[in-house]
Amino acid sequence: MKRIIDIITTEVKAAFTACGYDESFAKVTLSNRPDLCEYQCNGAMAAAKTYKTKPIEIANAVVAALSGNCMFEAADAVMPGFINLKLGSEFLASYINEMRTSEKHGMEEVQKKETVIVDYGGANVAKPLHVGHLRAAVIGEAIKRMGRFVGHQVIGDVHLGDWGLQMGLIIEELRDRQPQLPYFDEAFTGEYPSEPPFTISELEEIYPTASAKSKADEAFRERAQDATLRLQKGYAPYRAIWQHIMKVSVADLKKNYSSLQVEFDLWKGESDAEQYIPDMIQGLIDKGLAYESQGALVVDIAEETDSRELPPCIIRKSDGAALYATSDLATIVEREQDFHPDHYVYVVDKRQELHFTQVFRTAKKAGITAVDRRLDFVGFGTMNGKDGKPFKTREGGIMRLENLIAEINEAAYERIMENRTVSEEEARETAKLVGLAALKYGDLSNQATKDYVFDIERFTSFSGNTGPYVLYMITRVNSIRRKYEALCGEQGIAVRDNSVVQPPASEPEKTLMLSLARFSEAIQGSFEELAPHKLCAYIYELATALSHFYDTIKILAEEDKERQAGYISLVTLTRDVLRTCIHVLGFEAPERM
RNA sequence: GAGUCUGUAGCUCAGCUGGAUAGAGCAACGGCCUUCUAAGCCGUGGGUCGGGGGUUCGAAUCCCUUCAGGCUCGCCA
Repeated sequence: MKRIIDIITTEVKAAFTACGYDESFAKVTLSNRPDLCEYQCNGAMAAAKTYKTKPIEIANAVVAALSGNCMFEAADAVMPGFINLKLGSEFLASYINEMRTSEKHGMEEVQKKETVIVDYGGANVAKPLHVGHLRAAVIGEAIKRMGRFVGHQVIGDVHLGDWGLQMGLIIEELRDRQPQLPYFDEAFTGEYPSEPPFTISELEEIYPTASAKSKADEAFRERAQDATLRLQKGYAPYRAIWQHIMKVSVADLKKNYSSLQVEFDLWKGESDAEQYIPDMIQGLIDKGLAYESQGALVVDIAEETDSRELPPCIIRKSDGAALYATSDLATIVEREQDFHPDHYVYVVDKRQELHFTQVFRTAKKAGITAVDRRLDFVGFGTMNGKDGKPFKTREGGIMRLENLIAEINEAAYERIMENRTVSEEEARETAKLVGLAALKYGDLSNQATKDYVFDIERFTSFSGNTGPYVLYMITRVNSIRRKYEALCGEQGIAVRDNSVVQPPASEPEKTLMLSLARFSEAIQGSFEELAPHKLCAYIYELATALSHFYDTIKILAEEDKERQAGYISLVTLTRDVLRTCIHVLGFEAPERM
């Protein structure tokens, strides 16, 4: 179904045209003065210059043309030339009823379905997820789900860091610890064991140890570099170790991401792009784009409009090795081949913006992607502690993601227990949902590009603009519905939860309906701008409108059964829209809390 | 040094493609539970939109300048 703003705009355009003014001035926006109106059009003031007429005269003429239109309860022209609109109750109720009976609450699918790759995650194999990975996962997952809900084909790729020096470090450290393993026996010809020679926790300990050793021990570092090179060349024993590392590590990563309700369609990594590198580099050379500079192979990406000269993109180090940009470019080659994406979205720390500018420009210059391909960099800021500095554990170390989740779940659990007496088991289960909502909403409600303060106490609070508050509103509707069903049972009347919503008879009702009616716009706008915080703002507005309605109108005490059933439909729709929204952001509500 | 982002209420943040009286939440204070979860709702106080210029009917929003802070600036990812 059409978006409500478009329906209104169509009417206002017709009025402008009827008065002899161009319809391009008939831009309708949500009112910024809710005390005066619900929607407004400022086009009369913009048109005044073109037509050399006083704005108020234009506004008066348009308002006159709108009079009698039953879509509006009121259309007023106000000095100096505002056109203030209030929607008719019947029209609004019919819009809400259409939403109730439509798929996806009436959101129209995009006309042009695009293939979108969302690259988020950026986890490294053999290293635990830490808070630095949180934002990518949370924001990326929300963008992926928004895109899907809007109607696109969206592919989420974790893009693992699985091919660097870290692999050589692990192999050499393993050799030092367990030299008897067949992988290190040059003469070994049998089949390598199917069981990995380490567990995930051993692996997570091996890597930092090896990393530290490589900094102090030059010989060890050289061995690791050599091992990395042999692995990349396909040396079978190392390849076998690498397989073990991947298997153990990916299983653990999946577990951790899954506890965040983050799911990837692709578990590709740098290693998968490896095979595309030689041809890609040769292509850059053949096109005359890549040249040697200070021993490295680089591509110029500077453009005349740049406010400063940007450094070239280095695609091969002077020692011949590939690096970050090489791998990212090769990944684009792979993705073009596999998916022909219309749109790429990279959700990465904002400090990497220059790198992605270089990669994007190189990709376009080299024809790896079309020149007009949409390549978006969604750079996110740092998660800070309450002191305004990057978030650390109390001891000052890097916080593991699973510890952070455990901590926030514990905080949610305590909140639940201080207010309600539910079973231990139920409180624990609920706390997981509440904790995740607190964590994700706390992150998503901030603008992605900005740094933000991570404050467990504030995020887990049930009041204010928080995840738990939104969940609470949802559970209150569940509660009403349970009580309503019980009431119908007592009174021996049929439960009606799919009745027609009546035209609003009070201000809280109308406010709630107006909020509901903006659902499509909210979710589409949020995806188009790749801005999940806008969807959060909408959710909070809708939840607040629901709360106000809840407080004012006592549904179960309503005598008029027709109206009562309409109320049930209205709050049920609100609950469902809220549930859809939070699902799209990547978390869920409990049945009760 | 160059580039870039940020600076809005005591705190955490919206608003920034120019529109009417700059909004929320938290904290503070004051109301509202014989009625659907008060984990809520309503109200009050609180702001030189970092400073200074400019553009125009109108600027938190656009331009210039300046101050403060963050980040980035060719072989790490």
